[in-house]
Amino acid sequence: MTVELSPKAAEIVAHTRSLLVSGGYNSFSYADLAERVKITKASIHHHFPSKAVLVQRVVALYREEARNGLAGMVQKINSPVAELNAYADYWAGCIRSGEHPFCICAMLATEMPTIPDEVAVEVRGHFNDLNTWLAGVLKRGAAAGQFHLGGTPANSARAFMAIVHGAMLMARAVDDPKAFGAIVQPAIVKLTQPG
Amino acid sequence: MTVELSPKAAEIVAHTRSLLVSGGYNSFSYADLAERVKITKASIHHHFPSKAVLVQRVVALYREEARNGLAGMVQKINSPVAELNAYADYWAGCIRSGEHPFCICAMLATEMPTIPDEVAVEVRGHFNDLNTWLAGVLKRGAAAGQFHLGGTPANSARAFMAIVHGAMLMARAVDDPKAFGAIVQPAIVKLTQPG
DNA sequence: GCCACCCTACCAACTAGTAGACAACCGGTA
DNA sequence: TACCGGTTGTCTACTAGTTGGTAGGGTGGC
Repeated sequence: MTVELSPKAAEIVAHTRSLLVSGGYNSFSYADLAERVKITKASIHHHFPSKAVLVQRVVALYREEARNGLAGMVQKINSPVAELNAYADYWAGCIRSGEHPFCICAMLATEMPTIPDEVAVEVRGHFNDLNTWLAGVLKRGAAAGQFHLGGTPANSARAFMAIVHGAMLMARAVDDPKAFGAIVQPAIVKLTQPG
Repeated sequence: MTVELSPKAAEIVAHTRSLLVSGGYNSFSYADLAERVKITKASIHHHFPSKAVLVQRVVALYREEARNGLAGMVQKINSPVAELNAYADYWAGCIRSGEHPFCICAMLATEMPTIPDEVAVEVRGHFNDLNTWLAGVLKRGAAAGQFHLGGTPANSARAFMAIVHGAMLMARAVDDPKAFGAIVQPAIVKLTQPG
């Protein structure tokens, strides 16, 4: 399915990802990347012909990882409430550790009007993937009596995504990792209560 | 209180604001600005010595406008639920019209690790202002029996801010202005229901 | 021999920012 | 009325450094 990355290419991708987390598409250059990977700019161009292609590849790999991670989670846990909690805990951990405290697709979505088309397509794709996954979890949960949704699973999934991304933003804005859990945890509890 | 802006300076500020809305701090240059205002780069430097100062001023003015707008709203409406709805409707209108479909402080908050300190301070200030205002509205509403909050007014205010910003992001990511209202409206309704 | 990988050297365009001259307008003064 | 200095706003011309990207040649391993 996926074309394997050479070790150096993987290193470039990893650094691109963390630069995207910290400031989005327009915040970093090939020179920043070169310095981190300890390689020249020209060598990066050898692996990825342009910045747009590089970021598109990074997001595509991110999406694949996310899809696999989420699917694996469902398989391992198999309880909608627990799955939703595991998803929230995953991000809470990322934010607490400070390593990857933001979703790169959320970063890129804010910049949407200014990023290359090929990247924008990939970002929209991720939002779709996540929406589909969440809607599935909520639907199963509702059928099992664990959740009491106000509207369709798809709409509830959108609302939940908004809370998660808004909570990420809040944690970053007020520089307090605990803010994320303080917002998302009650939101999950509310989904389990009859309304 | 505030130093008045000359007409040209005001024009520069307005264009900066819309450039910030579309892609954040790192997405535009003095050259972009110059082209829009139909003036040379040097003339912009005459009005604002540096990009950091310019954006800091823009955000400071934005904050002032927001504070005045929110305070005026409370005075005119004087009903917590209606105030919250008016706030949501304000943004729904901005997003629907497409003129300023994003809060510049939310944009800048995502870029937090990469923006100048003086700007970051102002952004954090706005989040504080908004949190304080929302907490006030929610507190009055709870006292009047209009709202039933899960936790403290300050925490509920944070959660509501997260939903609003997350909904903005969602509307931009899926390119659907209706997504904003579809997420925020039910959230307000939920605040009015006993839980 | 070829392929993955790296390099130096270069490019045109763009970045934020500076120096300094010029013009239009202002209220005040002779 | 006529000149004055100051303020405000504009310009051309320039800087040093950065941007994404290219050309082309070298090196090491299979």
